[in-house]
Amino acid sequence: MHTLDATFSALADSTRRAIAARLAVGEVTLSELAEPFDMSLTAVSKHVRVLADAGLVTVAKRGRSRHCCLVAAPMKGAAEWLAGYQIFWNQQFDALARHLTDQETSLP
Amino acid sequence: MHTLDATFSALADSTRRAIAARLAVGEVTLSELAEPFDMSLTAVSKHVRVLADAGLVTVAKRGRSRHCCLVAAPMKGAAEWLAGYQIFWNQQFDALARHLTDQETSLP
DNA sequence: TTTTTAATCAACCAGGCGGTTGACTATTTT
DNA sequence: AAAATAGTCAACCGCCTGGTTGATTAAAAA
Repeated sequence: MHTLDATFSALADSTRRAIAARLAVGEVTLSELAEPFDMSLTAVSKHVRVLADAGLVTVAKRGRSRHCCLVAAPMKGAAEWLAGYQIFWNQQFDALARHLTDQETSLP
Repeated sequence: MHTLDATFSALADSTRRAIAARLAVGEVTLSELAEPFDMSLTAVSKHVRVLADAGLVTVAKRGRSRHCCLVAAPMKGAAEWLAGYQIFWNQQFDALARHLTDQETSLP
């Protein structure tokens, strides 16, 4: 399944990445989660739903509040896809470094 | 600048990831790039523009054709962001493994 | 029991996205 | 000079997204 689509697009929003960061500290309730953001609870709830649909968080109903947990597993797939290109960014960085070094060497 | 938004959202589309994969093999012209896809050249051109805006490809006009190159550098940022969560997915995997092992151990 | 509190639901809005088509520009080939 | 090739541009389409409000449900506290 192309869950990479869901993972990448869920992480393509800074609010959602901030939510992930907050959840990395520990389980948090939805309103606690929403508190630092300058938007309605509904909006945050929607963001959490997007993350949940992508499998990045679980939401547990406990009493009248929802407790959210980070599930990092899907990130592994994204990280592995990216890792396939690590060679390229290193190599391109090296090429740039070499280029700069050559320029430096050829100074008068 | 939060270019992570651009990187993640550019990579959140399977067509665009396929384009990246194709470019990883080497520089390719736009029409060569478009050929394997079941969509118009215009559509592919738009995808390339999204990648270019995210800094993931460069497009060089040469004669009447556009030659596209992969620039992997921005992926590094995304990979590094994800790497911050590696601990979590390992730890959560370990927790699952432990749980399964415990179950197994407690079989009659 | 009444009132807070936590959260969802439904409707709405503006704007972006992925795709198409048709007309146009620029370069190369014949 | 004429024709083919490589691409862009602009307009359009349906749908998704990020956000808002107001009403509603469910649980906890008074």
